[in-house]
Formats: sequence, C-alpha cells, structure tokens
Amino acid sequence: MKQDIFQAIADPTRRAILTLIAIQALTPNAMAEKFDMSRQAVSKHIKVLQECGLIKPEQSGREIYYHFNPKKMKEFDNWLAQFRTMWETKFNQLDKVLSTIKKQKK
Amino acid sequence: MKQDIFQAIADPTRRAILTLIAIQALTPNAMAEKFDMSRQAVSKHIKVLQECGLIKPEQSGREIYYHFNPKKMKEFDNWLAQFRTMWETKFNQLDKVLSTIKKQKK
DNA sequence: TATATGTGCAACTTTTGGGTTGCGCAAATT
DNA sequence: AATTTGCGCAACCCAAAAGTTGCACATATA
Repeated sequence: MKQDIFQAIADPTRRAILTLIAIQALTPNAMAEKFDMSRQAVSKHIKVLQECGLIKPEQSGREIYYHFNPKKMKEFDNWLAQFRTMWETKFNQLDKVLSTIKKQKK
Repeated sequence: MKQDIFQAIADPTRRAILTLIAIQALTPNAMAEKFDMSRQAVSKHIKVLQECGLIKPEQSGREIYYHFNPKKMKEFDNWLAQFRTMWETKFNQLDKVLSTIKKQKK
C-alpha cells in the first residue's frame, strides 16, 4: 500500500510526530511517551509516515531513531504554489471570474 | 461536524475540485461531469470543503456556484511555515541533531 | 398549471483507518 | 546462557468516511 503524503498529514497525531522530530530525532518509544498512546499505535503512524518518505529511520543498536525529511515536505509547498498567488493578491480575481460566468449564461 | 482543513485536503477528489474552481467557480453538476462520479458523491465532497471554509456557495437562481476561498488555504501555508526553513537551508541540521543525541546517550 | 431540472438531505452499504492484542526476533543486560 | 528491552508484523475490532439510492423542495420552462 503506497501511502499518500496528503493522507499522511491528515492525522493530527502524525502532524504532532512531524513537529516533534523536526526538532530532534526520536525512537518509537520516546514518541509514545510524549502522547498518551501505545507504542504499537505510534508505530503504525510511523509506518505511514515512512512509506510516503516524510521520515527516515536510523538504526542505532536495537533502537531506531526516526528523523524528519524536509525534502519530502517541500512537495506540499509545490502543490500549494498553484494557489499562493490567489491569497497574495489583494484584488480578488474570483469575483471577476464568477461574474464572467454569469454573463456568459445570459 | 466541524471539518478539518488537513482532512479535507487529504482526499484526491477534493483536491481536484479545489484546483478546478480555483480557475473558475462551478456548480455541483458541472463538477460531477468532470469526474467519473455521481452528483451526490461530489455533493458530499462539496459539503466537507464548505464546512471547513475552503469553498463558498453563491446562489444563482436554482444553481449554486461554488468558489474557492484562498484565505482559508493560507492556514495550510501557515502550518507549513514551521518546516520551511528546514528545506531552504542547504546545510542539513538534522544530521547534527541526530549525532548530538547519540553523544548524549554515551 | 404541469413538467423538467438543479440541488440538498437522509438512510443504507462498503471500504478505509486508527487502535489493541499477541507474537517473534534481535540487541542489550544480568 | 537466561532475561529484559526495543522493535516490527499480523490479526482482529470498532468507528469514520466514501459512495449509492431514494426522496423532497425550489426554480425554471413548456
């Protein structure tokens, strides 16, 4: 099951994980302690995040440190770019488009 | 049921709707024709998008044109901002953090 | 006024997703 | 060598979400 980066971010726990490990890499157990949640539940979220490339594992003995992958997160930024001009321009172009459609109907 | 903007964006059909109406406002029927999907299914997605404020309805007789709300989308951009510095800096700070943790363990 | 069209709402079915439990394995500890 | 610890994997349960069907209602059109 190939995971989607948008779907990965939809879950609030996974967003919290990303915010945490953006500061410092953590093991699954360490994450589970931060949230009031079982290790296995956290592990499932880790799997989703890892499958879509948002986090990367780093083995250290029997512990695994997961760290954040900013490059993958940039894909969001790329997707958002198509809308960015719309909130940056004070002059709202949507109203223009809408009225244009209405005129065409007449 | 208050909808979450992250969850709203998670669905590929809803993202397609946003991309479509960012260009020009559309009615539910017009959207359903674009996708291979029933009007009612599209209407459900519309409801989700509307509840979280990403789109706004504009009544015109018996038709309803839904248009994109860029301001709401900017909330997503705001959340993304916390990670932006990480992919902008060429020098990857994560490796530093990771090695720091390892040292602390010793 | 009768009919067609565009829409939302509610009930139902099917699929997906988050969480728990139980297990096995490998690395550390005794 | 035996035990503890950290982890992933698989099976299962339950809640939520996506899609379908049927309906009601309001606005156009004949």
